[in-house]
Formats: sequence, C-alpha cells, structure tokens
Amino acid sequence: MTRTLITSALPYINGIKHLGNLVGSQLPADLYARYRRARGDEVMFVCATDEHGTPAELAAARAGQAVADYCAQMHEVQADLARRFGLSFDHFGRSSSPQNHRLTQHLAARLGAAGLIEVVEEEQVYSPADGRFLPDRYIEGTCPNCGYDKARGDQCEECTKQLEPTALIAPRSAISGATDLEVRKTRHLFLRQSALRDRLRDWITSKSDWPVLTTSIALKWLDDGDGLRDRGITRDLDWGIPAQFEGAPWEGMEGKVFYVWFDAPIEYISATAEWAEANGMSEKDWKRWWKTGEGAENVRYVQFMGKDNVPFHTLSFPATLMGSGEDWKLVDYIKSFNYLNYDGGQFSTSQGRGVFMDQALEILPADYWRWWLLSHAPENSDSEFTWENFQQSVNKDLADVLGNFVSRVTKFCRSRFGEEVPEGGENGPAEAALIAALAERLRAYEAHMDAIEIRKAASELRAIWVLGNEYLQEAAPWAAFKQDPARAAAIIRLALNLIRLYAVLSAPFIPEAAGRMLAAMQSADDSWPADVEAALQALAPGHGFRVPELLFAKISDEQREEWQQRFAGGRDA
RNA sequence: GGGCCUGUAGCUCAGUUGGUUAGAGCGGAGCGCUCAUAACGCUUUGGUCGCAGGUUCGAGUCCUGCCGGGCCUACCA
Repeated sequence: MTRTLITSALPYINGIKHLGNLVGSQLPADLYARYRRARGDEVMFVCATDEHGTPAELAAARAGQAVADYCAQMHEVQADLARRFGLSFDHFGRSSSPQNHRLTQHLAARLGAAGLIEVVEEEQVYSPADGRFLPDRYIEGTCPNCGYDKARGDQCEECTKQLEPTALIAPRSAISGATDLEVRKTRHLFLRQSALRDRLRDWITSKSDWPVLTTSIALKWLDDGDGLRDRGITRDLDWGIPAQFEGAPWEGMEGKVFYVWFDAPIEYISATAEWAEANGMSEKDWKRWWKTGEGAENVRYVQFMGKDNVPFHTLSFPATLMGSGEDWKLVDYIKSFNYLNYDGGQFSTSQGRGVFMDQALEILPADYWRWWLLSHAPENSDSEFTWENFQQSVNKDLADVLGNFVSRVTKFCRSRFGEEVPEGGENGPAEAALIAALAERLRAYEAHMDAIEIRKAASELRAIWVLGNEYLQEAAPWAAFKQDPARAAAIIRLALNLIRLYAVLSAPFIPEAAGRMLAAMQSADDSWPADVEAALQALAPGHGFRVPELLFAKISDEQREEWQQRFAGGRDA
C-alpha cells in the first residue's frame, strides 16, 4: 500500500486566519489528503498551530492573558474552524507541546554534538521599558534616506530601502513607543547551515520535478552573495522551548528559547508523535512515518505552503534533519503557492482586510469557499478574490451545473417512477458514449490530482459534472417516458448512479455536499471507481433514494452587495 | 540595487521539447428543450498573444532591450 505523509504549513497562533492563508496551505493539503485516502493510500496528514515568537507574546499581552493561556485558547479556536472547514487532519497539534520540546532539544543537541552549532555574540537593540530585545521590525523611527517617520528597523516602507535599526533617526519601540533604547550584547546559538551547503544543493538539484517557484527560491539562498548564511536559532524571549537544558552541549543560554522557525517545522514530526500518544499508540507507530530505518523509506512526503515559507522548508529544516546525523525522512515534494489578493489589494491580518475563516462560515457553508478557493488557487501567480467572481463561480458551477443536475434527476425519477432506482430498459449508444467520455475525463482528473495541479483538476471535475447534463439533454428521458418508459428507466437509472459517482469524485473538493449526495442515494459505497461502467451499476434497480434538500443555494445580487459592503471596511467595522 | 515570477479574448485562465486557420469557462448574442435551483443543451461573437528589435523555413513559445504587475532579499512569521 502506498503511504503518503502530508503536512500543511503551520498557521500562526495570533488570531484567526483569512482565506488567503487557508488557500495557501491547509486547504490544498486537505484536498490532496482526501484524494490520496480515496485512492486507497495510507495517509498521515498533520498540521498544528505555530505558537512561539514575539507576535504571540504581544498578542497575549494585548488580550491581557498569560501567553500559555492565550495560545491554548487560540489553538481551540483555530482547531474548531479547521474542523468546520472540513480540514481532515489526522492530528492538529501544537508547537508548544511537550513532544515538540523534547524533539527540538534532542535535535539541537545532536546538531551541537555534530559541531553544527556555534555560540555567537552580537549586539541587539534592547528596550528597558518593554523589558525585551526588539526584533528589527519592532523598532520604528525616521528613515535616514527619505525622512519617512514610520520606517521600520529592517526596511523603510516608504522608499523600500533596507535599513539597520541603528541607522534610524529617533528610534522608538513599536510596541510601547519608548525611546530609551539601548544596544546590548547578547549571545546566541547559530546553526551552521553553511557547512551543509553542498549537501543541501545536491539534494535540491536532485528534485527535478519541483515547481520553479520552490527551487528558484532555494537556489537563490544557496548562492546569494557569499552563499548560504548561518542562522541564529535562539531568541531572548520567555515563551518558547528553552535553549538551555540537561544534556545541552553548550552553556550560558539560560533564559533563552529556540527561534520559532527552528522549532516550528520540527512540530510536523512532533505532531505525529502527539497523534500516536493521543491514540494510545507507541513510538514505533509514529516513527514509521519519519525514520527511514523504521518504515519511512517507502513513505512519500508532500509539503504544502505559501511561497514565503519556502526558504525554511528547503534549507533550514532540511539542514536541521540532515545535520542531526539521524535517519529522518526528508520531503519528497513541495507544493508552494502564491498569494490570494482581496478585491484590489492584499488580505491583511493586521489591518483586518478581507474575509476571515470565522466570517466566511457565518455567511456560507464551507463547501462554497472550498470550491471557489481551490478552483482559483494561486498556483502560478497571485490571484484575486472578488465578490462578483465568487458569486458567478458558485452559482454557475455548484448550483447550476452540479446542484441542478442532482435536483432534476432525483425529482424526475420521483415523479415518474417513485423514490427508488427504476428497472427495465438497457444501455444503448448514448450510454456507451457517456461512459467513454467519463472514463477519459476521469483519467485526466486523476492525472491532475496526482500532479497536484489543483485548478486543472477542478476544471476537469466540472467538465465531468457537465457530461451529466449533456447526456440528459441528448437522452431526453422526459420524451422517452411517453413512448417507451423502460428506456426512460434505463436513462434515469444511469443518471442516479451518476449522482453517486459524482459524490465520490467531488468529495475531496466539497466533502459536505458529497456526503449529502451519497446520503440521498442511500449508499455507503464511496470507493474510487476503478471502472466507470461498473461504478455506474452500484445502485441496482429497486434501491431506494431520497430527493435531497437544495444542494447549493445561489448567491443573490442583494447578498453579494451586502457582503461586499460588510467586508469593505475591515474586520471591526 | 539584486534575484525570481508574471503580462494571451470584456473577466478568470490553458497553451507540452518553437510547427498547419491561438484554446476553455464565464459574460454577450441567437436557437433548442421543458425533467430541473428562470436551471440544462446547441450554435455563435470576442485576441496585432504588453511594446520594439533579433534568431529561424517557421516564434504566444527562444534571445536582447524597454514598459507594467507581483514576490523574496535572511531578526515578522
């Protein structure tokens, strides 16, 4: 049996994610996970909240909560939204878990023992008023280049010039506004990625099937300037995984924690360990996914992420695993995404611009969003959400093409034959042509899903739905019924079976609606069709069914305008 | 500044290693059907493939330059 390991980039803990975040990793990862399961793979699909770092501490402070409490609460909020969006994680973990503490410290110790970690002393800006060192971004001041008074310590957004925080005129803390900033010396652990440069390059260049977006970013980092730079993997923060621990091959790291980007990807592994523990399983059960000496050698590992995550997944995380000298499974395929824009601008968490996961579900069920987002996934370039486009796609694809097909078939049968699959008649040339067309499109659909070409897969699925309407038009059971009821029975028997088949094929995209279609057909057979003709005989004459409730409601112009208005002004408006 | 991606019908996008009259869906127009969520089907209308050069028997596809959009540039995550 094929075994597929799937991870989605970890959503950061500080708030509810917007639709751009969703379509950039978790949603396509779920699509693929559902598809691989349907094809019979043994699948391990893990995700988690990414809980460490400065923004989490600040968000907790704003909420007036202890960081640990804030994270615990936000984890539940995100887990609940994930469930309601149908994200079928085998486990949704937390990067703050004890498992991740243990594994992160273990890997760090291994890297230290291998001589891949060194202690570096550097100077950083410290804010006594805030009681913390400030990352460059959290220092504001006047740009020495253009005079913009809200330039950040890493870059001036006005003139785009890159800056050193010490170059700012009249620097102040972006957190408190305090101006009594001082430069202090501090010591940190650095991961000597540069020592692994050749191994990383060999590994990356061996991945000839990766998307350009993925490899070009990785190679840029490997070759830019003096080549891959070493990277600080500790921070002066309270909340995180302690960098000083028993068995650590270094000293003087008391009060420091690992950098969030060091421990976050390790959580992919730890989340699998959490899964095993939560299900009363043993270490062996999760290691067979991650240790090539313990079963993972025949696992195919696919990662999903936005393009901003690529350097960490192609370089620093592999460097961590390679450098440990242990037999950790490295990723086989990285699917990366561009950004989804919102109505002429960017989605923005900080400005509350766009539609957020909780708001989306207040308006419409998950499948509406899943379909639009996946069929417009920003695979090759940034794409844009507009309410007009959303309304048009949902109404045409889901309500008219698929929903109406289910409706016309079931209602016609109920009124002419009653609520069971009619018997009599037999397949003719029209049915043979339909089956041939379906078989061909199914092959194309599978090929696109196998290649994780999401938009192409979506358009192929839609074309499969359209085949049903074309067939009905040509076979015209309403006309046949008058002269030859047996002929009409054969047509409608096939059409009812088509509904079941569509449920199976559509489930990765629209799982909830697919479930209702299957339930209406009163069938538990959701097996992927090996043979189209056979699959279209699953519902035998006499098998009962129900006319389902409206599968997809159309979005009215009034609704569209109302939502457009409601989301025009930002989250709190 | 540097690197990468991108610019194809009104809109959203396909276009394999350069190869006959550039494709799809939506939208527009017309016709048909009447089972159905005024849904469905058929036909049809849309393009100097960002601009200018070049290579070639042949360029949407390769090269150069320019213009526009986007991302990244290592302490946000």
